[in-house]
Parts: sequence; structure tokens; C-alpha cells
Amino acid sequence: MSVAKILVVEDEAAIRDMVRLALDKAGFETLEAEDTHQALQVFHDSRVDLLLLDWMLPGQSGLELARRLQREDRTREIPIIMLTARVEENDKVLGLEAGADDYITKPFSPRELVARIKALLRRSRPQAAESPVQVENLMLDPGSHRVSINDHAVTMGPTEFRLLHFLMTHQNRVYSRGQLLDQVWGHNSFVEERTVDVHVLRLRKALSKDGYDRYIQTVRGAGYRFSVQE
Amino acid sequence: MSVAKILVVEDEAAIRDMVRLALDKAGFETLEAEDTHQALQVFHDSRVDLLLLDWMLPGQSGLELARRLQREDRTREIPIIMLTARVEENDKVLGLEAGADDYITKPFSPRELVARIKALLRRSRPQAAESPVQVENLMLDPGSHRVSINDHAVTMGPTEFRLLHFLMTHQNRVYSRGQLLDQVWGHNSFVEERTVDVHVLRLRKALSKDGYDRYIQTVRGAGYRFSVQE
DNA sequence: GACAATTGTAACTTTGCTGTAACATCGATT
DNA sequence: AATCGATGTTACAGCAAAGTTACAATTGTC
Repeated sequence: MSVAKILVVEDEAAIRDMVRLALDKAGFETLEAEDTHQALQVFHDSRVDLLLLDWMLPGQSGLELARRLQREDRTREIPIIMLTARVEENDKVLGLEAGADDYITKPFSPRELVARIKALLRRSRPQAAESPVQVENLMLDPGSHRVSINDHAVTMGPTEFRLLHFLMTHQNRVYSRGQLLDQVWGHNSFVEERTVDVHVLRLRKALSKDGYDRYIQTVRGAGYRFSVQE
Repeated sequence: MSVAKILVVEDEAAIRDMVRLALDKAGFETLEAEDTHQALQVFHDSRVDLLLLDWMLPGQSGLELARRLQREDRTREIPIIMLTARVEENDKVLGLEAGADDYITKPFSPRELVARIKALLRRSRPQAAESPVQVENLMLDPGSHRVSINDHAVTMGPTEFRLLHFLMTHQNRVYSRGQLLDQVWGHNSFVEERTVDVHVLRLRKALSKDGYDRYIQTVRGAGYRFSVQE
């Protein structure tokens, strides 16, 4: 996850523009939607890391959208910041109940907005703060996004990194190509299952130093496994 | 469930043909219906694992069919992918609300279609994590797909693994070759019964360490049995 | 905008599993 | 012990799964 994608759901074009300007400047990628329907569309088509949601929307309200996202696995973990037009206690309470993680009242400064977003992303992205995983002299550190063998850096592509991370944190269990696609590539990718093989090959090449590729094991007819044994 | 059955509800013959071609090639079994009425007929007559539903149908719309399936227990769990002719916001939202799990807009590539189907089938059939089985020092763990005797790894082919798993979870009962073919090979396999003998032999060889092959017992005239006794 | 890195796919190669037939052995029945 | 059906064993051809390579397309970087 290089750049966080932030979806802004807001009917007023002026506010959308202002928000986008602020987010672009802060280095985020901005997605936009004017209403709930468009928002669902965006959720379907791309990964969203954080949702900026206006509470007062034409048609289906932001509240309903939030509740809906709570119901589905794929969207449940996405942090939500709600935008409220004024300090209305009732809205806030409802919003927090519906799964909003934070709120900000208009008018707000771009600086405050960005600060809240960063804070929330930091908190809700355990991956970034996750602890390093080590197996013998093979070490993977999610924080610095580095892999090393005997303190000697090992290079690999992003996909291989995610694959290794998943496997190291789920040792001794066999995962089918399909499961790995779900876990490592994400839920809606149209990728051939055999593609997994190629990335396993690349990962093995990267780990071949000191024979650490032996831990990436093939289980014929079942999938792949990370294990120290055998 | 060896081969997934997919029902295609689509009025245009050209698209039906294209879809069937793609599904056949991907190894799925295809059922077809031109309208809602025929579709209900198919649901009545056979098991359906996934529904590909055109949204624009003559007569009763796909939307109504989806809602109807939601109402009945037997069909509620069937995942639905809807086919929409064009990007029509309203349709998509209505569809997702009516219980569609995914949608795909025409024109679509066979590859994308198959990929989405596979992903959906994978997700909607979460394999229950099976627990390890142990008999004395013989241990079989479905999760890691491993067999060991006295903590020492034992290797065998996929079929022997499935056979041993079945036998260990159904001890002290005799199974005929025919029954074993059904249980271990799958319900519609055209395999000689004597093939079972060969795999039993291979399994026995694999278990011969410490004499664990003695648990795979022949019951003359009846079949095979896994038992600790005798 | 040129260059490098990464990704996904297809094609080809290699590996080893699977199913079958043929032959050997065993056990029961006469 | 002779016979016959059932089971054990072996060998092998075909095939499916996994490994590998090359490449085109995309993406990121300077």
C-alpha cells in the first residue's frame, strides 16, 4: 500500500474541490462521489483506504451508507471520518454508532483534516505498525518494508514481499492458489491462479541465499506452505 | 462437490453461447435459461451453485428473480453475479441491494467472467478448518497437509492422503471398493474398482514405518477397514 | 518522456501421480 | 492338492500439476 486512497462522498462541489486540493497536497490519492450510489460504485471498482463521508446527502443518507459498509467483510475495516455541517450532538452519536471513527465539523481547516486522516490511517493500519517476523536468520520487517538474511538485505518485488509476509505469519498451513489470491492479491482481482506459481518462483529465487527457499514448500494438489520442517 | 454448476439466465442466445463456451473451457457445468420462468424450473430440478443473471430480461426482470431467491431458504445462499448491459448506476445499486454479490458489465471478457466466478465460489464456500486426526503415534493434519509417525514426516501422494484421511475419520468400519471410490475419488469418477487396491498398497508402503500398515486391513469379500485392533 | 521495475500470461519443460493391465499370491472350497 | 475367485504386486504409458522462461503491458521513477 504505497499511497492511501481516500474516498470523498460529498454533494457540494465546492467542498469536494477544497478537500481534494488538501489531500493532493498531502500526497493522498483522492476518489470522489456525489452520493451513496456513486460511492458504492467506487467501493466495487477499487480499493479504498479511508472514507470521508458527508452526513447530509441527497437521497440515501451517509448514515445508511456507513451501516451498509459495516455489514460487509470487505469494507468493514475501512475507517470513516464523517463531515457534519454543524455541531449537532445527535448526528455525532448516530454516526459513531454506525461505525464512524472520527468526525470533523464544517467549516474545517485543510490542516486539521489532513492531521485527522493521518492519525486515523496510522491507527487503523496495523500492517504498518506490525511487528517484524523472524524465522531463524530470515527476517521480515513490515515497518521498514525490508527482508534480510543474516542481516544482509534481500530484494524482492512488492507482491513477493506481501506473499512472504502472509506465509511467514501463517506458517505450517497449506494455502491453495485461490486462497493466496484472496489473501495476498485482494478479493477482487481477475488473476490466473497459475500466476501464483510465478511469484512463488520469484520469491524462492529471492530467498535462495543460504537455502531459505526450502521453507517455501509445494504441496502437490493442495497449494503452498511455509514451514521450517522438512 | 466436484464440479460447480452454474446457471446462466440470459435471453440473447449469442451471449449465452459465449458464456457457455467460456464456462465449459474453465471446467464448470453450465445450465441455461432464457427467462425467469425457465430459471425457476431449473432451480426446482437441480442443484445450482452460482447464478449468472442478466438484468434486462423480457417479462419478469432479473431483479425480481433475485429478490425471490432471497426469500427462500434453499436458494438464499446461492451467490449471484449480475450481467448489466451498460453502466447504469441505478441498476447496480438495486442489484447489490437485491442480493447480487457481484456484477459485470457487458461487454466482458471470458477471462474476467471466469475469474469473478472462481473468486465468488471460493469466498462463498469457506472450508471449515479441519482438525488433525491422531491414532497412537500416527498423525494426520489436514491444515498443514502432513502425515507423521513419531513426529517423523511420512510422504505420500494426494490420493493416498485423502484415502488415509477418510479411513482415519471412519475407523472400525468396512468400506467396499465402490464406497471408497465415492468417498475418496468423488461421486462421478469412472475408475476401475481394482485401482483402489493399488492405492491401498501405496498407502501401506507409506505407513510401513513402525508397522503402521497393519491398521489398513483387508476384509476379504467386503473391502478395507482402518482399525487399531487385531 | 525515457528508463527501470514490476506484473500477469502464455508457452514450454519437467516432475511425479494416476489408472490400468498383467502377473503373482493367497484363501477357501471341493 | 486342485481349482477358482479375490487380493497383492509390479511395470508402464498417459496425463495433470508444478517449474521455468520469455515477453508484452503496465506502472513507477528520475
